[in-house]
Amino acid sequence: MTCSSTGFRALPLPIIQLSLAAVLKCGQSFRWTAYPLKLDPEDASSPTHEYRFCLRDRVVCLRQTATNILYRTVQPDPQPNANQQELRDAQTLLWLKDYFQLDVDLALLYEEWGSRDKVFLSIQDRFSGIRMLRQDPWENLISFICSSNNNISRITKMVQSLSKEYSPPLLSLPTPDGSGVKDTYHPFPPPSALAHPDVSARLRSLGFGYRAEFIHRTAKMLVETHGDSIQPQDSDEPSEQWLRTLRDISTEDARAELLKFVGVGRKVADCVLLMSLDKTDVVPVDTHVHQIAIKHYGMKGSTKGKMNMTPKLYEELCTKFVQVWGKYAGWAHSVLFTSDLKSFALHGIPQPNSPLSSPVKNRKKRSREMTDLVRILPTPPSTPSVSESATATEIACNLSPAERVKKRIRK
DNA sequence: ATTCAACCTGGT
DNA sequence: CCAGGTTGAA
Repeated sequence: MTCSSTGFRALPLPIIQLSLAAVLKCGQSFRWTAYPLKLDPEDASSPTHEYRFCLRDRVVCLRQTATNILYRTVQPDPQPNANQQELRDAQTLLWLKDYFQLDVDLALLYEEWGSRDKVFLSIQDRFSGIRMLRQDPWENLISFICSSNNNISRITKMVQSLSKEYSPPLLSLPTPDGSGVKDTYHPFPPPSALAHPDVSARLRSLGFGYRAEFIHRTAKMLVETHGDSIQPQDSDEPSEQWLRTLRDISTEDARAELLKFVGVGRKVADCVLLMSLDKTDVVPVDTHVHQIAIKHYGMKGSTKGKMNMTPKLYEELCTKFVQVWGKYAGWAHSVLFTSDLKSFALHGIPQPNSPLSSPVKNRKKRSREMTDLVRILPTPPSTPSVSESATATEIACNLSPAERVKKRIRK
């Protein structure tokens, strides 16, 4: 069934299985654009946003209702006939099932994690539908090389900027708000485009900082090892295909291959393993995850100051999380990570409490993009007003207000 | 084998 | 000083 007026098709899917608003903006992929929609007052479950993503040959547009994913395919050439459009949508549907890994039952996993872990149990209802995307390894690798010592907002700008600079525009499309403004969409550039000699200097001038060399040298390594372009203009380059083959080898072997690239350490390698190479139990440990482990999972360390992430400690944390969450530990980690993301918090969920709540002025600053989700999400009855400076995971631990404050003191 | 400063840039 | 770190040299 297709809605003839909008061109969207419907894929039945409970919201519990996938929350686009969370998943597309929680720092897995950095190339989705979200457009706010005019809400239909007649229909309480009308989509709040449209999300768009540019693939090699098409732009995929998504919306979500309580019961469906609505999807639409746009390709460059004008006026496809009904049959062509049907074929394209069928292809897009296959892509969607693969990209969102819809054969994995997320509800079942949440159940499992909740039964194993009290901390998870306490946040799962407010952060449902967070699943791992199955991304293209090449794009994912470069994106996470950009992520080192960086924040999500700037990573997003850098990845957009990469696409705009190094791959030609695929097509332009009016934004869904009816303003008449058009956006232009670029696919992610292939390795050969970033292996070109002057890329490094150009990226520097675009504000990539020291990551510019990493990106260029990684692209160059790939192209030199596996070749740049085969005959068909339209398909993947050999190095992209080779990266995909890492899905078929062991986690350890795949990680060893990834670590050969410049700008790729353990953490970035693990992100690629988890997010695009099907290694579901890999937990990328960053300072953020480290702090969560200390505060809520009894790992040693101090919440004050900055602690070095040694390889040994990294392993200990991985082991701990796999022990707690099991075979899909990496997926569970993503839920916890998202629950503490500030950038995620502003997503149009109505504030239950008055914004005039003054007291927060002297709040000890917390590192990173975290915030007090409890303030704007429905607050559980057990945790009243103190919640105004507690993160979701803090609430989870049932700490007293005093304890929370205590644990937050730094320096 | 371990520890540690330096690294680009932008935001608090 | 910190951001979803990595590198190369003590």
